[in-house]
Amino acid sequence: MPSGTVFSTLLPNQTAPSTSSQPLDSLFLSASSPFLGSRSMVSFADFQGGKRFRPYDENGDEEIDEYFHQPEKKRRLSLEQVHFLEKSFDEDNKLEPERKIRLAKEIGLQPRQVAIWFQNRRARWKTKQLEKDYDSLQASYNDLKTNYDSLLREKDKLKAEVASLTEKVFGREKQEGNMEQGVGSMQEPQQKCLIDSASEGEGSKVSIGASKEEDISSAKSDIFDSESPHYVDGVHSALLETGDSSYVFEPDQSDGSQDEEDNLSKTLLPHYIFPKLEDVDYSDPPNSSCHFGISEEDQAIWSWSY
DNA sequence: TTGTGTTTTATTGCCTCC
DNA sequence: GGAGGCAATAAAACACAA
Repeated sequence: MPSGTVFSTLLPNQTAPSTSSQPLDSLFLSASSPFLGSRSMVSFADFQGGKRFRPYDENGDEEIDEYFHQPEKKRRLSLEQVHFLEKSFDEDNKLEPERKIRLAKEIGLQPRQVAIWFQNRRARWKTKQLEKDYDSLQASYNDLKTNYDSLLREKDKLKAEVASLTEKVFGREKQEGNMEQGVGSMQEPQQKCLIDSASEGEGSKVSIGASKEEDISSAKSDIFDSESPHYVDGVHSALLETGDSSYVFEPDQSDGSQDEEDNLSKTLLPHYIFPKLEDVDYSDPPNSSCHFGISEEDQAIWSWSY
């Protein structure tokens, strides 16, 4: 309350009038409450019938005078009053006018004080609620982050596994190639082709035989698995059985027409492995810019695909 | 005892509802 | 326009360490 307001002084459980209009409040005054005598701030600037209302007059002038001449002080509510209000707040944190008056009577406060207490209490409750909400959101966030991190680790682990398996596949292919053809020089470009194709992702195609990455992976691992029973003396048993070289690389079934060769050249065959098809003399096995460094005798092996 | 941070009581101004 | 709620704030009371 700003100093200099209407007349005010101290008495237990009475308070300064509010500047807001609360007619019921100004009419209310309790002198018979069991809570009287607390440390609550008191003032009486209330008017009754045009005269300033002064409670406790019946208790004698001494007590009045004792408080009357003290400077205005803000007093806290007694423990009993607070407990009573807390209990009431737990039942309902809103305050209807009738309830406000009843509560005020019961604990010997101005209805205005009760209203203010409820208002401040609601504010405290709201703050606590916000803190709770924050904590709960924080916990949710931490959970999600933990999950995310573990998924990330799992993903990296799987990635590493894929890389190691890929490496293993090519390693076996190289080994098998050495044993099957005894020509180490042709393996490098071929492997390079496969690795590059694999690393280029979905858009890239494989040049020889298999047209898709998965074809290569599955076919190669089946065919070149040296631990497989189908592998006999470095030569796949299927080759021996069928005598069909096409089993391995599935050569194209075309009749070798120029159009099909062009398509093959443009869509399937990486240029760093094969020469431009129009530059190639198809009457002969590939022997120009890209034949994997194969010697002439070895080129015969590849002639089936041309 | 005193300085400082926190809590509590109360005021003010604005907004919404009837 | 009045009543009541709320956010922001003032100020007193209180707690506590140095």
